[in-house]
Amino acid sequence: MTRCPTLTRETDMRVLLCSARPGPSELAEALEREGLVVTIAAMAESLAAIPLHAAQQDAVVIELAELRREEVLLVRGLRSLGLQLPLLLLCRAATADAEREASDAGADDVLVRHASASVISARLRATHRRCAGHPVTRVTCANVTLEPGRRQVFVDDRPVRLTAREFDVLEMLMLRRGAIQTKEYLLGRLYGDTGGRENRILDVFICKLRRKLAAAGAVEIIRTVWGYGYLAEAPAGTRGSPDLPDWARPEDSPGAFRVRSTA
DNA sequence: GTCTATCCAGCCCGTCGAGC
DNA sequence: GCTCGACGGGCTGGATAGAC
Repeated sequence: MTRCPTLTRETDMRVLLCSARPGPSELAEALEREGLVVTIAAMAESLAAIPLHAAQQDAVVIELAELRREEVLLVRGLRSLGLQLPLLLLCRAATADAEREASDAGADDVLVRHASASVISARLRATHRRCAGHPVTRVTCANVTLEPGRRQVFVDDRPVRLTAREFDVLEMLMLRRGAIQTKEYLLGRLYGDTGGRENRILDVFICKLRRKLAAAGAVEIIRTVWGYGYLAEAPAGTRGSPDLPDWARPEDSPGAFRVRSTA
């Protein structure tokens, strides 16, 4: 049974590396040595396939020989296909105009010339932080408070004892309060992939979480969204989080989307 | 009626401490 | 240092409830 690390350490960042050259590359190996989890996708595949590969990733890196109009159009195309992840272009040569156009088209960062793997990983993490929000020390939802750094959960300031997996699930939900987390996304973040794994294991953890939180006197904050997944939100009339205002919530993060009011 | 979520029971495995 | 047993956590199977 393989145990995958949880998502709470920044070094666990997952990166989809798209390169013209298929197969393992020196760059991929170097990035992995920097603590990134690298998935390689060949650019020869159709454009539409890239957002699909990116479903369980934290960022996308496109390795190019040269940044030209063609590549700018590629970036624009990826964004129009719904790719919302941080996107970094890595190229050996680019004009200032091409860099500006790429940024306008949706690239979050452009690295020219031979940047080292450590620089690339640092820029990736910085870009990811900008997109996902800087780490918070406390997240509150109704009367439930979660401290990611100390990996502790409190209900009305009383500590609640959770297992590692239970904490991971709750953390993922609370860090994106109000946004539905699909089961596939949650399982992907917990186990690295969802290949063949039963969704039921997630249900079990949700069930245990609900029971423990309820036993501790917590308000029901975990909601099931039929056919999609789960979300954490404070029921009407309860307090939300003073630490993370609505405008700062990472609603466009991968695997998450806001609940649309049907009223 | 069908599909999905929830929950219970139990098994497997890893960890830890006691005893030798 | 090694072995063994207790314990806890992770996971699965199956039954049931509930939403669509």
